[in-house]
Amino acid sequence: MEKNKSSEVTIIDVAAEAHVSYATVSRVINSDIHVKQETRDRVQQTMRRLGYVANRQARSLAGGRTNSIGVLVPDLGTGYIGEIIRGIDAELGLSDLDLIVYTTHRTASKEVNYVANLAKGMVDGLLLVLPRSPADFIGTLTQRNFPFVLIDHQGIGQDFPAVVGAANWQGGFKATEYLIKLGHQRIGFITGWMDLGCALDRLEGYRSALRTNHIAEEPELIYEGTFFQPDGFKGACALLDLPTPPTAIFASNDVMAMGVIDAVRNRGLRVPEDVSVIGFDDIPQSSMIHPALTTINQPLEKMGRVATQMLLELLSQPQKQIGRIELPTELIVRDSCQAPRAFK
Amino acid sequence: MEKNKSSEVTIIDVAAEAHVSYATVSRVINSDIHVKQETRDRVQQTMRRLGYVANRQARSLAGGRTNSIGVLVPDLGTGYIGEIIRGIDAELGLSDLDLIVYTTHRTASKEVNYVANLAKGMVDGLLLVLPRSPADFIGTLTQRNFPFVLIDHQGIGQDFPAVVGAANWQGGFKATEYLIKLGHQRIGFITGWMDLGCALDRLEGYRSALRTNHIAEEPELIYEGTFFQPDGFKGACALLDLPTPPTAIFASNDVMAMGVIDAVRNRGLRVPEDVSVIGFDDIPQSSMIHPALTTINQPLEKMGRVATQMLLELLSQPQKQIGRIELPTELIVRDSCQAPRAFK
DNA sequence: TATTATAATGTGAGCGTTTACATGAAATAG
DNA sequence: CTATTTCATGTAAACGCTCACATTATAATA
Repeated sequence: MEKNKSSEVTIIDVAAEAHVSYATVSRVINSDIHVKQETRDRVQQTMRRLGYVANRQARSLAGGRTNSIGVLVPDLGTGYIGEIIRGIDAELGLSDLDLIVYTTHRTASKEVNYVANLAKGMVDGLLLVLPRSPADFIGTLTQRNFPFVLIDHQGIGQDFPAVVGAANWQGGFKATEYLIKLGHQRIGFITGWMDLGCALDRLEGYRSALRTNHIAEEPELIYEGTFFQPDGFKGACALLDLPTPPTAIFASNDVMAMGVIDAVRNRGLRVPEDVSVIGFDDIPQSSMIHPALTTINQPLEKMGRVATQMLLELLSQPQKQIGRIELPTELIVRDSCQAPRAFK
Repeated sequence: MEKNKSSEVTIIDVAAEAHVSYATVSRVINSDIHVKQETRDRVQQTMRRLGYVANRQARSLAGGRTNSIGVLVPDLGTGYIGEIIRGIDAELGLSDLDLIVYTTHRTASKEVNYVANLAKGMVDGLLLVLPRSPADFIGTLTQRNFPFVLIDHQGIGQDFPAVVGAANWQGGFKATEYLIKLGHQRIGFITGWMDLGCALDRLEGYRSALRTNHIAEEPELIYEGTFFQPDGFKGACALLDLPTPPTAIFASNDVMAMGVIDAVRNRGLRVPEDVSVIGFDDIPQSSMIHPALTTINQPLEKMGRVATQMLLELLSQPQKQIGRIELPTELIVRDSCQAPRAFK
């Protein structure tokens, strides 16, 4: 008897070869306790010999686990997401779960459907990196009691089971205070997308630092952006056009800071001699540009790791309440800031 | 009768509600021709009303299509991959296939297993972005007659059913010729990972351009790198240490070019006044750094698109032979090159 | 109107697993 | 040495769907 089919090795083939029932093979696969060591060995050997690979579909259909978790991200262009995923990967490497990445930016409308599908058995748990408040399907997820954790997302005033974020307020404060310590008094601020908690928090950090140091907040120094590079450029232009332009500019993220640097140069000014620039995120490129960008490090990779740990916990103890975890942010001093002219 | 289960709507629920057999519902889902328009409408309406979502697992188990394709990438940190995926996404938006991204860098050893799994029914087709020659599972894929296309991969001397790449030789030639036209005679070259066809091709393009312009090739001007930034730095240092250093340096990719720029500055020299630098890829950041990098544009996004189109064709006509498609590369002149000192 | 081709729908089997339950063998107790 | 418990394994029924085939309703032809 030849196998003439496209010859996938199934649990049954293994069973036959190992002279046991397929249930026993299944038990071995799921490391069930009730299998004699001898049998277990024989089956495992057979599996190896035959090159058996479990069929995920069948597995999950039959009600078992899928052995994989999903990450849903808006897109993959920015180093930001890449870092987070690196962390997730690293942490997952220790368990034997597989990772599946889904992008959602393609069709925002599909998002809900996507998530429904995922929760329907493609993955055992979900890691969500979603900028906008995704209230629609979060509801679905919660209803189904499906394990998920939110990364870097602070839906304002909402109550999520598990979320890991960074200390944005603290970061905003540190950055601003650093500039103040250098001697800057007029500090421009370019916000992120104000729908987002993190953007808000960074702004609040900036404000607090000013207050703490008895510097009056001036609305004209705050430019509303959306986290994209062009906003950095435009914002810096607007700020530099002011009758009394700022001597330093704090951009809510690194890519906007790069836009700022462009704008400063475009005006024939230099960074940091004429204008100091500080960013937020510490994406890989920020150390590569010239001048190397002083910024606030958000532990992206670590956020990925921690989120994964949280999900793993959630997976083993579904009822566990985890809550919010905030990772510290850190000032990274490089070359894009110095004391203001007048101050030297 | 209440549904007290976790109440997933199945094909059977829909069938009951719409007063047809479940086979008919299945037909509607798969847009089979043999369904009366009236019935089809009724069923579709019922599906919508009940919020039916097909179960992928079951579908693929039963031997049908999964309605999704997979992309297997080494990692996601570099903008390079992001661009390609953006293209895939865009093209897929037109069809209604879903996209699933898998990273493989986590455990190279798992790669084979992964692919086996995928081919086993998780997706209908595979897009592979894999730097190293993935001979092991390519074999498996071919054997199973599983539809896949390789992106930016030229396995040396191998014969793959479908691959889309960029005109690397042409790009190498163009870049080198541009430098020569500017007046450079001593042009340093930093290679990519020489296991890769694309790296080889770029080098060959460089050589040909020299030959065409009657410039002798000097082995000391060629530094072997691996596509990572530090190699750009080290390579440039080595080249600049030469008794007669080059007046221009051509790095096999943009991130190494950034390393080169660093190294040049580190020596107290300036780009492009003292040393011209040219890259390859045209990743988004290359226009953002200072000086903006002159480079060769690899149409990454388009490669993603084209690859997807190829896969879609393969999916509808499994027997179709497609072969290799090479997208043109283009010289992007920015600010990092100028005529050499002596030449002015 | 009877006969045949054709379109529309239903039936049943099976995809590769897991899992509750049934069975049988070995081990302990009475 | 039989009765009872424990351990190891087998059996059968799902899981939600697709697909080949059987059946029935409808239209076309003689």
